[in-house]
Parts: sequence; structure tokens; C-alpha cells
Amino acid sequence: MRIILLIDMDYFFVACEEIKDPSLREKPAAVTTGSEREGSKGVIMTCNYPARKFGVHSGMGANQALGMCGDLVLLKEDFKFYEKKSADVAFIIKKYSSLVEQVSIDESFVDVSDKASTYEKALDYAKTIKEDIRNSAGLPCSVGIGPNKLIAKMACDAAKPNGIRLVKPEDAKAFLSALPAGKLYGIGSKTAEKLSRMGIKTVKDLASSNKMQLMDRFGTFGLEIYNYANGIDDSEVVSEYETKSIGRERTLRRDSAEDGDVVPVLRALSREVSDEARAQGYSFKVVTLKMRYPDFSEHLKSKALKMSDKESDIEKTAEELFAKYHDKGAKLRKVGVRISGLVKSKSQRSMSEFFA
DNA sequence: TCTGGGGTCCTAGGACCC
DNA sequence: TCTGGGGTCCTAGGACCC
Repeated sequence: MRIILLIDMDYFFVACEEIKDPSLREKPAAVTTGSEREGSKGVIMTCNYPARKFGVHSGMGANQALGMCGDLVLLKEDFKFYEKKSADVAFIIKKYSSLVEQVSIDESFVDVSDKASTYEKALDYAKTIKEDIRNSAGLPCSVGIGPNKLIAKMACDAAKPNGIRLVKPEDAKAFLSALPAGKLYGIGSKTAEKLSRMGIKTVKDLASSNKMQLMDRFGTFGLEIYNYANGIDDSEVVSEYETKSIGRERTLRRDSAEDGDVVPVLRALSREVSDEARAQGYSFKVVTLKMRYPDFSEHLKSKALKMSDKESDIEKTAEELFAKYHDKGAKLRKVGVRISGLVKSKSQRSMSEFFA
């Protein structure tokens, strides 16, 4: 029998800020991307629950959020600090199981099948971990418990904030079926709309829909969401993970068609990408330039090179792609540089082999 | 939702090789 | 000269998640 936990930190970035400044706890507060763009205060990345009462949520423009809540405290993101707190939390979780998959800065799956023989014991185990995180790292989290990653994830969503939710296998289908289809993991706005046009509005509708028809319409993805809707997910908790790509992107100060506004940004981004690749010990094969236009349409242009670890190759290729594909006179909103086809550099490889 | 930045996975056509 | 099928790489774009 498998028992999986999903531990998800509550309003993580703002919770970290509350450690620095406890007085924030009583106030509506949000962490933003910050912005150099004229007229913009950036976008809300996370907000605490007092702010949510006003309708503030992540992804929203900070100006719009201020319109809903004039007293909202805006804080510019401090990723270094969040990464440190994330590492603290990861260290705590690893005391309880070695089979941990960190899926983002604030979320980890934990396979506790070997630690807990029953769901009741898993529930106690989850309480212990949650308390440890609260006491040792000073941060609140929620925990979902289920027979697979999908159920654990959906249970955790239902547990938030600061809760624990156990969904046993025999209850999984009933638990899921009440949800709107768009709340199911993997179903975003586009798919929700397509499903809705097919008459599929809830997870229950999806679970009892025609599997063949779904596969016809969506390919293997159709099978996946059909299985999810039925509470089926055989994917493993994987603790080893390889980075696939490293990228940086930036919204320009103002929409611009001038090379003079864009090229320096490409250089800065290339530099940052190169620094990150070096820090992680990766060489790369492919460089991709992303261009976003004022209407939010995006174009990607990429070029495969010989394996390289040189900043100059990133910069040269990004500028080359820009010169070749950007229509002169067309304004840009955002540019990005990404490298992929990553391979651990020799020195790094021997280091990890040494430790293995 | 006048909308940031970091990622992942999937698909699909064409090139090229055997 | 015309023909088949498989495999892999390259490139572009879409959708999703946090």
C-alpha cells in the first residue's frame, strides 16, 4: 500500500516576510515581482490571508490589488531569503523520509509507505512533521494525504490554510467528483473551456465520460486527465532531479522597437543565465530567444550549437537570433534567454561521482 | 485577471541517416 | 530511378504549474 503526503507551505513568500517583520501578520500584505516598468508596481506573487479577504490574489497587478485594498503592504521579493527558508524546510522533512520530491520552492511530496502502515499512523506522522516545520522553521504549512500524488495534491488544496486533509482510497472518487473540472491538477483554463464545450463541467462528468472520445480529442493527455478524474495516478515520488533548462526573462521598461533598448538587456540576461549554469555546473547545447510583443503573443527562436559552457556563446547566439528574426520597427514588451540540452560539466560530474 | 518570471512536458513537421 | 520504414535531431509553439 502506498501512502503519499504533499506538504505545501502556506502563502510562503509572505510567511517568510512575517518572520523578518512579525507586525505584518495583522496586516494585509503581498510580495511582488517589483517592476522597473513605468507606471507599474509589478505583479502579486503571493499574499497573506488578510489580503485575500479583499479579493487580492497572485498573478494580479499590484496597482489593481491596491485598488481593492488601499492598506495593502507591498514587499519586493527577496528570493535569497525564501530559498534559505526553503532549504531549512527541506532539511526538516528529510529527517522523516528519504523519499522526498521537492516540486517547487514551497512544495514537496513525501512517500511515507515505509514509515506508516495505516492511514491513521500517516495522519499522526503528518501532524508531527507539520509541527516540526512550524516550531523549527517558524512557518505554517498544509498537508494532503492520499494513496497517490494526485490525491495528496488535491487533498492539500482542500486543507489550506494551515490544515491536514486525509483522503483514503475508498473516498477518493467521491472527494474528487464534487470539484469543477478546472480544479483538477493538469486542467488549466484552455482545457477547462474545451471540456465545457463537450458538456464536461465537473470532475464527476470527466470521470464518467467516454475515454476514447477524450483520447481522440486530446491524445495521451486525454487519458491522463481521465485517469486523474478517477483518482488514478501511478507516478512515483522521485527524489533525484536533473535541471532541463535555465532561463531569464525581463519585461522592458517600456515597449520598444529600438535595438538600443533591447540588446543591453539580452546581454544582461545572457550573463545571468551563464552565471546560473556555471553555479549549477552545466554545459549547454541550445540557446533560445523569447520575444513577447505588446499583444502578449510570443515567439521563440532557438539554435543548437556544439556543446559549450561559454557566456559569449549564449550572448552571441541570442543577439544573432534577435537580429535575424525580430522585425525592425515591431515593438517588443519582453525578451528572454534560455539554454537547454544541459549536461553536467566534467569537473562537476567527477565531483558527484566522487560523492556517490 | 490589462497580465511577472521560473520552469516542465507534449506535439508535430522536416531534415537527415541508414 | 523510384520506393519503404525507423530513428534521432532540430525547431516552434501550446498548455500547464508554482
